[in-house]
Amino acid sequence: MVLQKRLDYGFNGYQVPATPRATRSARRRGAIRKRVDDNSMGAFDLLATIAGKLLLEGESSPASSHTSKDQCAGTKENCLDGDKPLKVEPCDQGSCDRRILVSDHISQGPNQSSCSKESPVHQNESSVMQLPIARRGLLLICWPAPSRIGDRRIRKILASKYWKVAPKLKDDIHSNSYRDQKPNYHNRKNCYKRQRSQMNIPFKKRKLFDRSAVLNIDEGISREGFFDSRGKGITGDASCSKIQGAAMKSSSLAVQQLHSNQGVLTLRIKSFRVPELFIEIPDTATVGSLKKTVMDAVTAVLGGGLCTGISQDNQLDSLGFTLEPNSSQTPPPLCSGDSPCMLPCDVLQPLTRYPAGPTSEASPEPHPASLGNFIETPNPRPFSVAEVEALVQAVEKLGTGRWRDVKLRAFDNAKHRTYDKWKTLVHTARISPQQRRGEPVPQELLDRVLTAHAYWSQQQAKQQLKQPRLAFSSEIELEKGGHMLNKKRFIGF
DNA sequence: GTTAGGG
DNA sequence: CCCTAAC
Repeated sequence: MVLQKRLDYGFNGYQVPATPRATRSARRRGAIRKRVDDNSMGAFDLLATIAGKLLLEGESSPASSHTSKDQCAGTKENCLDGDKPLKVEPCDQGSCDRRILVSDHISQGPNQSSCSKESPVHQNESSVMQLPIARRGLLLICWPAPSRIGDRRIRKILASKYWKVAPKLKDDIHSNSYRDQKPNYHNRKNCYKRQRSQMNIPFKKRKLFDRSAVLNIDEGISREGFFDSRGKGITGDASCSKIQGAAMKSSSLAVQQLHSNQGVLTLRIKSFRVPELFIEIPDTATVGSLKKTVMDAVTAVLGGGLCTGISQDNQLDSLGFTLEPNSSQTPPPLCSGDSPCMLPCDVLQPLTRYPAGPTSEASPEPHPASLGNFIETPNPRPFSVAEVEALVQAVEKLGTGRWRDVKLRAFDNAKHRTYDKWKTLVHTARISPQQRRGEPVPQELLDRVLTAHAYWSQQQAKQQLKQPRLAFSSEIELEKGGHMLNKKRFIGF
């Protein structure tokens, strides 16, 4: 079993234009040297570019061409060097492009393993390679001083309605039209898909402040930075070499926490069969530490037994994580634990398999990755098996009393989805197979529908008996048990 | 405003 | 899908 999912956001088409006002403002501060246009790259392209560069370098340079120690057995993807720092520095040479400074410990000696966790004894000039940015460049993200980012300010930024589309797609970018865009899920999704299919340019939410910008992309992923026309770092200040981004749900408390951690790049990994992960990468991170961070997060989620590799798939602009079970270990089942049918109905057990990891406190609710995968499917057929699967999983996890969350989780165009879908599904599951029409739904799914429906109905009834005033608040008990994150933790700040 | 159920 | 009750 191979689990692979790219860091979808930011790679492969996310481009980051700046608002005209923000660009002008940054220019005045000398932060922007080149005009921001639609060729800019997203924050996540940074790592992708670095990864691609590292990989290219590894391929072209015999001294750097090596096999990672912790490369996944059985995978053909290239693994990045473990000790190569992801540090990005501006290039001081006048005419050259921005460069990625990569400490190449391997070049110090052929016997040193790239994935060794040991730091080089001596790190001198020769241990640093300057990799020119040939094709797509990279972005450099600057941050204001920590003291200048306050919760209040962040809150204000996140509450702003500065939605815009890329200039090429929207001629009225200089107008205030983007302010009128509703940042709702449906809008964002549709626009994202449309633009991605046409121009590879998604919806962005952006507001600049100080020397940084907050981009709210898609489902509330926020990144900060300036970008020039080729995605290269555009800040001349070397002190801006710190990389930081933030990934979180909109209106999430995690936003504050993530933003308050200066000097880290926080990534949200949309994974397949793996819940969303929040990866914090300090500006001194190495590829190895990145891999380890991902590995730790995934291990915490899946219970271990996985090997993480970073793959490139022969693309400069993509960085993927490949997860495989260790040969000596059998990976835990990925699906069975999700189903409430596995649970005794009188014992409330965690419906989420995702234990509170070190990053979970700063994370929104764990996300069934298969649903996230489904969300990416363009124009899913109404009520297809895949959709039913997503719906069932969402209900199993959240319960029938939280339809709003369920549909947001399960459906792409969630705005227009109603409770009727689940209702019809329950009805379909109850009637005989001969009476069913339309696309056949696997009996296994229908069984899960009935089980989940029965389970959550029972839970709901229990709650109503226990606490009549707290009807429909089944999540309260769940939260008491620490099994499920209460949405209220993340909203309303 | 959301959920759930009936029609 | 619409309507309505309950929350």
